[in-house]
Amino acid sequence: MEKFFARVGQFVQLSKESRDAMASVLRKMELPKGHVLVKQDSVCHYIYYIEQGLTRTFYYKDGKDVTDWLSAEDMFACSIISFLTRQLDRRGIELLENTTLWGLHYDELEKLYKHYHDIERLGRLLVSFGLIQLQQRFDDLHFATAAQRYRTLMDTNPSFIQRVPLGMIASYLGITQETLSRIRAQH
Amino acid sequence: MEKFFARVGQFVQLSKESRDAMASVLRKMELPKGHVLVKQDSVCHYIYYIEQGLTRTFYYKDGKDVTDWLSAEDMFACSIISFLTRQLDRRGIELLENTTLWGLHYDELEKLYKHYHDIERLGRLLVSFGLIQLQQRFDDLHFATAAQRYRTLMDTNPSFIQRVPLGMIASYLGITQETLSRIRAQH
DNA sequence: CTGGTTTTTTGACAATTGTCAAAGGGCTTC
DNA sequence: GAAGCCCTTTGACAATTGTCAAAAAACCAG
Repeated sequence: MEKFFARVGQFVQLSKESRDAMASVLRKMELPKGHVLVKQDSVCHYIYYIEQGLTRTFYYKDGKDVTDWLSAEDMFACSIISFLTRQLDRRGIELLENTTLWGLHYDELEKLYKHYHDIERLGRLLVSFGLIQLQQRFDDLHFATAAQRYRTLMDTNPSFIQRVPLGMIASYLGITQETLSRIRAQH
Repeated sequence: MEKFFARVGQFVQLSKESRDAMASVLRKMELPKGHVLVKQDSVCHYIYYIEQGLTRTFYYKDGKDVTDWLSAEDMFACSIISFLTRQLDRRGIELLENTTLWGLHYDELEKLYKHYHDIERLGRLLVSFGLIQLQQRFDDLHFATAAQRYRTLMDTNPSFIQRVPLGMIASYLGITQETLSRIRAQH
């Protein structure tokens, strides 16, 4: 739990009360590789902080598996649209490794938001951080070539390349597995 | 200003005090087509609500003009990464039509966040809304063909097609002007 | 160590999109 | 109404990436 609060402390210095209130509703989970954290076409009720391990957010587009997002140690995982809108979403989340994470339920988080201004602030900053990350990834996809996108990934998250199967990396980058294999072959 | 608060009211019902405090720092601007709202490679200090008109957020990638975002009536415009991180960003914002907008300065907004819990909540919900929109656009770009993306735009923002030059629509969709012209020729 | 499964690479070819160049169209201004 | 400008379309060709199929390599379990 210290790791969680260390991460959160990078956004806001929470008061003792807020921190305790949040600690009381955090749920630790230790789950095996392959476990389905969020089912596809369902509502995502938790936001997860990953202490150790690796998660993959994915969906099917025209029958093909698409990797939407990857989250490892000290990152957050969540089916964002579903969590925020409380609606079904095609995105599911599965574990690519045995994973230790902390879950925070939507309803509990809403209560915290109402009672504690500093937690509402934390929420705003977390969403802002997510928006910045997505915007950067969007820019990459918008007008960079496949090879450039692969390079960006090597620079920002080199460990993914070791830990995630090639086909999943490829769809994360918006290309096919064959194209990625060829990019790698050319160094 | 009523329009602004009507829009904001869709996210949070602000208290009278919060509303008044916000109203006192909102700045109305009426600017001509072609005006540069935010310079490229600068820090964006304002978030803008558009009462009437049309703005374009853009940058240059390898010497080519890329349209990042378009905002019309009742939407918000802002160079998001710059506004949130307080750092320079290559994105600039220009007006594609004579435009009436309301600007809220970053420093004033920060003060409002600190003093009023409900405005902090509004900020969280606005950023969440932005994140959802960007995620949907990202999904579209991720594995939809150029023709599908054009269709999505026709469904979500048909007026853009009338009001924005083809080349800007094309780069917004992540394709060249020629490709878009050919997609249109095939109906 | 071995057989079987999964993952990655390679090949041949097709489809999509980009590039460069030129030609039309429409609008404004003098 | 002619000249000039901006926006859009079209053509020919090149580059990039996708598709389908099969081979090679890596990984795992018994």
